Amino acid sequence: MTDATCYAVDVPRNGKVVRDRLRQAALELFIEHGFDQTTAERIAARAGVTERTYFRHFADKREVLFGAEAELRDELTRALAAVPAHLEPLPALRAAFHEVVPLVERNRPVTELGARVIAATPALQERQLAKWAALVALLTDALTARGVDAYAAQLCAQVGVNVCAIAIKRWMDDPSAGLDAELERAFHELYEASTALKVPG
Amino acid sequence: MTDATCYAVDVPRNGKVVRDRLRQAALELFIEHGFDQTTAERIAARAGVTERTYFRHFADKREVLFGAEAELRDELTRALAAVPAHLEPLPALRAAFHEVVPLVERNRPVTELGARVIAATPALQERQLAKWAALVALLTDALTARGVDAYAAQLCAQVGVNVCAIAIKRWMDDPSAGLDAELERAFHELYEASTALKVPG
DNA sequence: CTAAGTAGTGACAGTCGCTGACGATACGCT
DNA sequence: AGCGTATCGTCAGCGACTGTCACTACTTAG
Repeated sequence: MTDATCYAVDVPRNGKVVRDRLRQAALELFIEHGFDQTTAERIAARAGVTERTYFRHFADKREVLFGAEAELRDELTRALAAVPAHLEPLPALRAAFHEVVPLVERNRPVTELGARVIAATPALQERQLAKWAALVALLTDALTARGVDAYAAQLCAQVGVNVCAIAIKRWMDDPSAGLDAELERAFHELYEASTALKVPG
Repeated sequence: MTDATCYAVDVPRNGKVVRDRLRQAALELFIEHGFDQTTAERIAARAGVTERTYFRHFADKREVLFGAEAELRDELTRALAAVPAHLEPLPALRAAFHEVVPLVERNRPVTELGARVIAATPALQERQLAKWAALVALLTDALTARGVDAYAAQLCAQVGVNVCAIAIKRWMDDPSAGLDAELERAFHELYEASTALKVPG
């Protein structure tokens, strides 16, 4: 025996649709009331599902804000694989980053809202750092596969991602110059700053 | 009316002592059963206090593993302030890192155990990334105070900390070469990799 | 078109991280 | 000895997250 409200008939039982509804609901509530003041139950309610379903679609409360990362990850690996093999690691990464600029710029409207929530929530900043770190691990493997020494690959992936992260941050604060220009600027700054290391103490 | 066990008489009511006992208890239990399988209540019990006291001393369950960071932070800012003002940002950071090497090497016995737990726990890795990020913010301010352009300061602090982190990671895996050598090696690799950026696009 | 398999969901109970409030105890100072 | 402050125990409670089971919708084979 079940209630009439137990199993709604008008909510399409489709995983992807529910995920998108949850993402939308979470973003709205986070912007409206803040991350900490928003319970998972409320998000689920706005999306028309129960809290239990929320945690079936997202590993935890934070994960709902990091959906675009997967797409960018795939695109970036593809772009790096397409880069001419003779390029050095850092130039190769620079080229790969430039390849995914359109994707990032296209997602800006959504990303911008999420970035605002993240900037106001330490717990979410931690998760974002973890996402960047995962990207570093991925690019480290990709560079190693290109024949780069394992040690250099890790360092270049780390530094490259950080340069990219800084470029994106600047572009988020002021998009007028464009992400391509911010990337070039950041890589150029890296080069300039590194030349000062020439004379080894 | 209270139990005889309510307020123990043999446990000294001293903040610092209790903190150290909690740190020790947590480290032991984390190594023995893993982070996720260890409740805050069990840690507190082993330290002879209640769960509530645990959260009075540490903001959350993870924080108990990151006690040495504060000391390193202070030492590092002091070291950077002592670096000759004419040095470029990256060389200045390199010099400052070398200054705190003894402190890091001295803490290795404790750090090593903690690192093993962190390496096995994603949630703790996130926190560690946050600690590094906090260090980046600190060094960014310090570099800015030295007269470095705000944009370059952020990039150099970010890159410098990452180079340092990689050096420490390598030194953790194999301490035979020494942390000083690993630092030199990492900075040299950064220089080498960055020279490939010379010809822009 | 029925039957079986699969994916998605609701409901319920429970653990654990974490917090607020209040009273009780130990410690340092006078 | 008396007093103020720091620290602790106890209790109640919220919210994140999980395991389990029953139920429903969609798909595929026969």
